[in-house]
Amino acid sequence: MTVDRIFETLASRPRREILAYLSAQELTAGDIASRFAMSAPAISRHLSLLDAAGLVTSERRGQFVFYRLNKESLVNTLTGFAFEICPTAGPLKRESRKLAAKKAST
Amino acid sequence: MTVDRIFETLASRPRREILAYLSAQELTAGDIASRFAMSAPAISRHLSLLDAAGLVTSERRGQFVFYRLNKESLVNTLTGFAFEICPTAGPLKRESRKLAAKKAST
DNA sequence: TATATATTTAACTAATACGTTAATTGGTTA
DNA sequence: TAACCAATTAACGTATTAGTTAAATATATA
Repeated sequence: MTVDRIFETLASRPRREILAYLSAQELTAGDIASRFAMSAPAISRHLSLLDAAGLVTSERRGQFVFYRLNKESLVNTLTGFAFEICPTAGPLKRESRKLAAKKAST
Repeated sequence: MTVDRIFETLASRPRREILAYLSAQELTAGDIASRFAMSAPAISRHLSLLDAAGLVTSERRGQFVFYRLNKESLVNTLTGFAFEICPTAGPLKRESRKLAAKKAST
């Protein structure tokens, strides 16, 4: 099941960090690898898992492979699950969500 | 970091199912175990991981140990991360979230 | 006390995930 | 073609995870 795969994929700090980097702009595999201490093959593997989960898309342009975030898939899964668990809660307002992000990042 | 642990903990279908069961009401370890095909010790282990991640709380009452969902922790983490990745998107309206939940459950 | 029930802990096995380095593939350019 | 750069795949070691059964702990009750 795809939700299984998405949560499995999100259970990795480097992969979540990759998604955060991609939230601002598309990046090549090399761009991404240069932001981490680990080897390029390791990052390539992470990218391929993110791709398999549908969380990113990739496109080769010349020598380079550009990766882009698939926001819809990510947001659908997370909000969908949160709603399944917690159907009573209303949607968080912008400020509350910012706060949650802050809390969550510590 | 606690977000690490929470995502790690959510990367397990049985654990997510436990959370879904607990969303409706508190349940004993035995109640929960009876809903799964696996052994009671296995469920106990899942519960202890959920507890360690702060996603549930437990209370012994006589022979039984009751587990309750910690909604705040779950919702904060998921929305917080979604917002970090996707700060531009507005909060989903109730119907959209229902839809996302439906999509996410297939 | 003795016995039964609920739950957890211990010991163990099998499968999976993550990182490394070396080799390979795809594309560019001298 | 040769040399080079980007990225992926292959092969491999290590660590972690998820499940099993057996044993231990906690509480209730005859």
